[in-house]
Amino acid sequence: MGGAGEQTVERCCAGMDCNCVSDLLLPPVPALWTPGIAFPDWAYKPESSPGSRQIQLWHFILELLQKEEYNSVIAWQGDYGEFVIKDPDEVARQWGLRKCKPHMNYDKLSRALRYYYNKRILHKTKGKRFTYKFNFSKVVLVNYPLLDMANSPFFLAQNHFNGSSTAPDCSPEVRRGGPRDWKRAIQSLFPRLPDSARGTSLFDRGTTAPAPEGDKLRLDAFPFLSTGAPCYTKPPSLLGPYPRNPPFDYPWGFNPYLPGAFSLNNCPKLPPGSLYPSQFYPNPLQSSLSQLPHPFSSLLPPGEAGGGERGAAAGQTGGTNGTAGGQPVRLIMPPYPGSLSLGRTDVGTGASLGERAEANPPAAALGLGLAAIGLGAGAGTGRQTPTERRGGVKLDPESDSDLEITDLSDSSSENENEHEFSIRKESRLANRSQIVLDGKKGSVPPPISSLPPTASPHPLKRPMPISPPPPSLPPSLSPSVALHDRHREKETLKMIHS
DNA sequence: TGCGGAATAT
DNA sequence: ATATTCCGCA
Repeated sequence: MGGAGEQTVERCCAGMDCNCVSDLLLPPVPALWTPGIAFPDWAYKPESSPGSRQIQLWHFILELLQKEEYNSVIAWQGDYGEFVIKDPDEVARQWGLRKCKPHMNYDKLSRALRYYYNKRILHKTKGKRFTYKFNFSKVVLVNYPLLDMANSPFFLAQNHFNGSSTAPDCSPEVRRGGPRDWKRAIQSLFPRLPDSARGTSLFDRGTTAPAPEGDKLRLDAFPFLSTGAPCYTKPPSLLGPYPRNPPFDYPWGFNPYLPGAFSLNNCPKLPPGSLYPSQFYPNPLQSSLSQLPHPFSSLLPPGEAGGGERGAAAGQTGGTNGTAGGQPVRLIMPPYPGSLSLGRTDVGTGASLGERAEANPPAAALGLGLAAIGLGAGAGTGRQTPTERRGGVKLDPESDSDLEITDLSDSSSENENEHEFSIRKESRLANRSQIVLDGKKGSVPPPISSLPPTASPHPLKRPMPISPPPPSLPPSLSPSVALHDRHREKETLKMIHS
């Protein structure tokens, strides 16, 4: 081990519980961070899943990525979702701090990252040192299978996200709030919804189900969830047509370059006029939601319905709203990439080709790109450099999320290779994806058919039709999406109200 | 550098 | 389950 580890000892892990001092010393919320910025409770695995309660590495990576002050350590670079670990030792060190593993080093950390390959959370950008790429489309609920909305509070954000912890995972406090709060959270998320919708309509409460999971979110209230609308977040200008082969990126649902995704600074490639709506959210959840295919917008109050003004693109700056406190989340429905013309460049190029098949799955199918855990806070912490901070405390918003990847598309990959992967290890994931249709559960993930054929970029097919608003997203289009959205929103609202 | 198996830890 | 550790291989 590298030198990285030793210093961490100073504040980490002293014992069973790791007395990482950081939590003691640091204010609960970094000053600059929008209060409450942290991953929502739903991002944490239920207690039932013991092993997964701690922050996951990919989540941690996203955290760093969204912090400006870590730009010299790790940053988005290159392709969509692609990031470069500029200072492996530091990243490892930070990870070690978080996990209270003083002896963490890049070798070990990278091993963990490699495990993500199969899970398709990440893949390596071949040919580029320390460069990996997120497959955000999968970084969606696995724990809370998106489709299994019943249990997926994935959008349950709490405006007050746990007070965001900056504390290391090992800190007990981090664990506050659990899935059990999700219902409450969701309600807080959509304060303006009629109670009927929020409190009741949105949930099909199992009469008996006490468990958090007992309250099922009505899927029908969130059409998009079922529509599988693709959520390509990549700015159109960056997107390229689906290259037949790999060199294309995933149509991820998450667009790091998207302004609300992470702090702007981290989104070097975001074209100024991106089509995306300008809603940005200071808090991760919001960001996350913003990435969701709009359905959520249905839940928003009319004036704010995401679809709203898509035109506004630019705006962002995260944070603008300071919302953290409780403002409603706005949702954005990203346009279908397919309609866009892209012209991505680098991407694949060589690198991609070389990648393992898994790498390109168009996975995208999943419409939710939830991953955006952006905080708009980059600025926050003051620009201490990580290194400078080394000894100091690091302020990370806590966020252990347990999001896992659910890839509907998995099934759909165009690559045969993916199958391999799927078969090999994903069966378990498959289980997780379930669609609850009005009470019925589909097991899912029917293959979203696969990938976007070259010609039709739009992979999105929903695995299963969902009830209410007939999702008819044409596989190709985007412009229409907005209309569809609205339509759906209306429909949704009706449903909710009814 | 990067990969992935195996054993082990939480 | 998700790493963490080691380690041999390329």
